[in-house]
Amino acid sequence: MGGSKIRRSMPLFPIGIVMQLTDLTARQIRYYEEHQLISPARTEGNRRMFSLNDIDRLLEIKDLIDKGVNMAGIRELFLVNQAEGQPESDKQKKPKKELTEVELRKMLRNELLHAGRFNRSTLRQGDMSRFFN
Amino acid sequence: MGGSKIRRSMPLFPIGIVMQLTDLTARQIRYYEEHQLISPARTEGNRRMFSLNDIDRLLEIKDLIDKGVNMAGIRELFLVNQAEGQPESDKQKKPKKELTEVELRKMLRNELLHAGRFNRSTLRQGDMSRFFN
DNA sequence: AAAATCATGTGAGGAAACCTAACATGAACT
DNA sequence: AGTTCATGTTAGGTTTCCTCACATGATTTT
Repeated sequence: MGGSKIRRSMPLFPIGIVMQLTDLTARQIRYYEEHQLISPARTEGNRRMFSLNDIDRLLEIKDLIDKGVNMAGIRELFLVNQAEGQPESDKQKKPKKELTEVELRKMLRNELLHAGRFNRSTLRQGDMSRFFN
Repeated sequence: MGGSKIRRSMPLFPIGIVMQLTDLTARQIRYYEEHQLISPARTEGNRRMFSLNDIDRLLEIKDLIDKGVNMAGIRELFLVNQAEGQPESDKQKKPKKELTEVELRKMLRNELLHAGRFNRSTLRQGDMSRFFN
C-alpha cells in the first residue's frame, strides 16, 4: 500500500465518527461486536476502526432492531444472507451453534407480535452507494 | 442529519488515517495547513478531521512538491484553479497577497531547473473516484 | 409475582492518539 | 557565512477511546 485505493473493507473510521454516521451510541456498537454482529479492525493501540462495510452492517442491524429482532436473530439472518451465493457443498453449513427448533419458533412468534413485516429486502449489501453524492 | 449521506466534504478521517492514505507525516500535514493549503475541520476537542476533498488536496500537494513547487506556489495554483469557473466580475480577484512579478519570475526559473513539466493536468479535482472499487 | 434476561446507560481508571510549541537539521538561496 | 524552507524530534497537555463493573427498565420465564 502506498498512494493506495480505498476499499469498502478498509478500516478508516474511529468509533466517534461511526456514532454520528449511524446514530448509535458507543455502548450499542460495542455490544453488537460482543455479539459478533460486526468485527471492526483494531489499531496497534487497540482502538476500533470501522470500514464502510461495517457501517453498512450497523445500519442493517439498526433496521432489524427496530423490527424487534434480537441479537441471535440478526446473527442468524446474516449467516443465511452470506450463505446464499456460496458453494452448496457444505451439508452441515457452519459448525456454528444453529438455531434450535424451539428458538426458531420463539422468534417467529415474536415477529408476529411485533407486527414484523419481514420483507422490504433489507440485507442487500453494498448499499453504501447511496452514501456518496 | 441522522442516517445521513456521506459527502466528499464531510470531515470523517482522523490524521492517523490520512497519514496512511497519503504517505505524509503528521508534521507535513500540519505544516501544509499552517500555510493554508488545506483547512481540515476540528472536533469539539480540537482534533483535525479530514474529508475526502482534503485527502484529494493532500495528494495534489504531494504531487506538486515532487515537482519542486513550494508552499506559495501551490497556494497560488489552487487559487487559479478555483478561480476558473467563477463569475469574472472581480477585477481585483481576491485581496489576497498576489504574486509579484519578481516572485513569479523566480518560480518559473525554478520550474525550469527542476525539469518541471508543468502539464499532466494534475489539479483535476474530484479524482477520488479511483479510490473506490 | 418474583426471578432472570436483554439491551442499554453510566462511571471509574487507564492508555492511545492527537494537540501546540519549541528547538534541531540539512539543503538550497542570497 | 547567514537565511529561509520543509521537515524531524521531543516535551507536556488534552481528548477520545478502551475495558470492566454495576445500574436500570422492559420483557420473558418460572
